[in-house]
Amino acid sequence: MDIFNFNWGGMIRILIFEDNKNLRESLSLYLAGTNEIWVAGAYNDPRAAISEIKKHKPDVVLMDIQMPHMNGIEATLSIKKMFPEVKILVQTVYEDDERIFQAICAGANGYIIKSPDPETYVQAIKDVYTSGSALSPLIASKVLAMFQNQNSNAHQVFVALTLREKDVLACMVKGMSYKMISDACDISYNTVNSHVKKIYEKLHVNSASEAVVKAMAWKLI
Amino acid sequence: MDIFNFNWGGMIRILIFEDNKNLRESLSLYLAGTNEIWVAGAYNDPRAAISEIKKHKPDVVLMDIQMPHMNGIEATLSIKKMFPEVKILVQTVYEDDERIFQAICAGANGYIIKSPDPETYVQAIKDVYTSGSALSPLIASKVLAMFQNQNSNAHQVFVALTLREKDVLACMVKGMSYKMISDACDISYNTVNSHVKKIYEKLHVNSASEAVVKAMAWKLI
DNA sequence: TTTTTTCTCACTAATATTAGGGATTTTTTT
DNA sequence: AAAAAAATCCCTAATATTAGTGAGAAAAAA
Repeated sequence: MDIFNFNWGGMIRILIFEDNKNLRESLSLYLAGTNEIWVAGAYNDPRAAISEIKKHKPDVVLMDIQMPHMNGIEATLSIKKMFPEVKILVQTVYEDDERIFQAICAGANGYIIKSPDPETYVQAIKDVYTSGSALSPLIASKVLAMFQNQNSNAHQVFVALTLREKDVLACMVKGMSYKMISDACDISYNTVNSHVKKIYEKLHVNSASEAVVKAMAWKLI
Repeated sequence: MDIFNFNWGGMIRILIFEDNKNLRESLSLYLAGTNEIWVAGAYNDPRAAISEIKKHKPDVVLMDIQMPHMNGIEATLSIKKMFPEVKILVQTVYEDDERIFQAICAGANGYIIKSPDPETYVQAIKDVYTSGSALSPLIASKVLAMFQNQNSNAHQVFVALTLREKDVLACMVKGMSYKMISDACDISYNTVNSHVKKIYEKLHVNSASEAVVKAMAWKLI
């Protein structure tokens, strides 16, 4: 019998993906010390996720977002495609709106801010296992905001475009060229260029068509 | 000095609206016993909400959904209209999607399932006060689900684009460059250019962004 | 089986965009 | 009052796109 993989009783089986060695190990240790959670494995590279999940059949996967080689969002996406029943609890230090949104869309069942208190993790893992979901209050706040901005202009919450940038983006959505935008907004061609650069940066794109697609899909304008 | 309305220190001021006498009183008693929460009032009829809020200036309102005369959702809506800064924590025994959705759209900052454990309320009130939001795990689950399947249904309009042109247009809508399209469609860069020219001709446009906008608006892809 | 589209590709040249640097003046926040 | 953010502008250089012209196969329609 493989005592490392034997689940002693009705514990919640989890896998941890976290590149920070210190955090990974101390977290594993702490969680393994509880009698509700069974740490089936802890890894630093999410590229191994699929095979490890196949092997260990976890109930919950604790996934860091920022990792080398493959980020936690891509990992979440591919895990959910293969094993939709596995609950994924995403954790991060940042409250980066863009990433929260992406993680949720990738199918994450929970999203928590990294906390120095390991009990936070215990609670979140239990929540996500029993209720299928767990959001830390700050994240819940952002998710609710999307609904409350009724028109389902969800992403607006996540992308902080300035007024001018919105003007310019609106022009782009009309298919206008830099020259036309500069006329329409009464600013110089160079300024249009500056705003466009900022917009691309914020939307994480690098061409007008991509920006337009996002602007429309996300109802940013 | 009105000792009933004096806020002794930096406590969270709350008002309770709950028609069940038993629950209302025991909850008030319990919460009043904490040193973080100040129960400024507890009422059975939300029609008095506006005037009571004006009088007591609470930080958080704990609102039951099922009440006689006026339901908690309507109450939430009117409170939020008058006092948008007041956090509203909705509670109910039911978990039906419709009501959760309505409450959230009405502007509720938190939504919790009634629990026999009064500590749940303490935690939720603190969360909603400090983080602006609180969702119990089951609710979080439903909220995320609603968000995750926001798929729109399209109706197509016929336009005389050939198959290949549609392929190329589809790539453009994904924000791909000529080079990427040529790879994706396995045709040369020059051929991409040819198709693009045809597409522009047919759509009466002369830039990628315009084409993308039309493609999306007309749902050509 | 013609005829007509479609799909494919090439070359060129004019424009337009993207991206990298700054830099200054307002506004807003702290 | 100082710091941060927003809006404005400029220059350059590398790429990318647009547009014109032309043309050979494959597929579909007549």
